[in-house]
Amino acid sequence: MPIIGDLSGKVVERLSQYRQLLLKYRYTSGPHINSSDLSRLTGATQESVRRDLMLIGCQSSNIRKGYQVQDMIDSINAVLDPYDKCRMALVGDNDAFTETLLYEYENELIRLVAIFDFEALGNGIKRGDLNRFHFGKINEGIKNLKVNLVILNVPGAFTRQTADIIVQSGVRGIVNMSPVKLDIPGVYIENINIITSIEKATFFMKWRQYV
Amino acid sequence: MPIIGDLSGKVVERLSQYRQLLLKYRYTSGPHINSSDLSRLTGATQESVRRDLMLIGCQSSNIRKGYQVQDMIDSINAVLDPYDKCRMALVGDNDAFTETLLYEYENELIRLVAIFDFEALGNGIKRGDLNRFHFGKINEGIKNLKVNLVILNVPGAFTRQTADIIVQSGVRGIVNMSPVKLDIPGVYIENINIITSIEKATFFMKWRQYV
DNA sequence: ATTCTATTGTTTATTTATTAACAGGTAAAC
DNA sequence: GTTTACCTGTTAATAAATAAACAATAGAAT
Repeated sequence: MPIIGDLSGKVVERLSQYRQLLLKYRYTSGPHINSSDLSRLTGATQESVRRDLMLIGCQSSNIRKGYQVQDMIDSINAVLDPYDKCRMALVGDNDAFTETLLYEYENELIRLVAIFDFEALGNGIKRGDLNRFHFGKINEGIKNLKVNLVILNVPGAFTRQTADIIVQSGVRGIVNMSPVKLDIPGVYIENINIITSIEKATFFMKWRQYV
Repeated sequence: MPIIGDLSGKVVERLSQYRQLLLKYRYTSGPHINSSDLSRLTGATQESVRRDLMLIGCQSSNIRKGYQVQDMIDSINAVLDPYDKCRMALVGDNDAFTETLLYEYENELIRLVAIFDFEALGNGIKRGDLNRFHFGKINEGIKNLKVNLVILNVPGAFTRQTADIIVQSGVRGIVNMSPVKLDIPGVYIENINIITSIEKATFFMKWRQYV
């Protein structure tokens, strides 16, 4: 069995997607699912599904029925959420993501605990478990709530300086949604560039239509 | 020179990122930029930068100064925006993206023309060039405004049915921000899964910290 | 004018990821 | 009990992406 830390980014992405799907279908589908169905539902190939599950040591396969759904979820959990809980904050509000993270995301080991934005006035307006702070309280809020992952969603002009504050407060993981690439030594940064995605979509859409 | 339609997704992504950077730095930096600087600023390797520019036939290189910035932008424009304008809509609001697309995005060939969400009451409340409609008007609005690209940003439970309406209205390109994978024949779909990005970030962040 | 440095264009090698292929074996059907 | 069909695990082949390396040369320095 490979060392888990050696898993590539692609494998981790697929594992995350398998799990999202399995969690959604857990109660409506049967107790088993085969690599062919999982392939169709996630977009990965059958071979990738089987290889990924082998890699993480998912043992419950039944050569005729496929894999046991709950065991597969447990196996992925063991890889993706191996240590303590992850406490997450949104910096720069984004209603759509907030809804997703609060109401659709079933992973209890990764929890949204704070939102920092321009509009919040006080020092921590609560809504359930979720604290809402003004931008000025980022440092304080991150430290007090022990935030270790941030989803950064501010205008490009503020990206770098905001990221610096966040990192100074102790965060070591950032999902950067703004179209300014971040690269900070010692911090894992996942850059999501919406502009790139738009331009990619227009490019390939056009080639499909015209060629 | 290769056929432009053969460019891989990765190359297109990098071209988009080079251009974003060049547009930002156009006025503050000098008239030339070399592959080393562009590499550092975008995260691609020097070799990738040079190979990509060769691929698209960027001719203005100067063996001592680097590439001419404006010529590089023109070359990328010719590849990424080869045909008519692209008219874009947001389905499901997302303030952060709206701001980015309206005020930070310099590409005049891709224009945000409509927002569809739950809160809009009328049949097209304008804000500058931008029309805002209620969800119920998706079909009508897309057709009237000749929208051909949509950024889809609705709760997972509505993703598929909303996408179907959008496609029925004639759209052939979707940037899907919801965590439910879309796959519609004849439609180019760029799936951006925020949950996957979060889980990937937590995974690699943890491995950096603990191993 | 000459030397030297920096940068490109291109080749080659390496790594990574995807795709194909198939032997083996288990559960189901009869 | 025997046969059959199907699904996994694994290996091999292909393709794609990344990284390394370097000759050629334009322009700067002197």
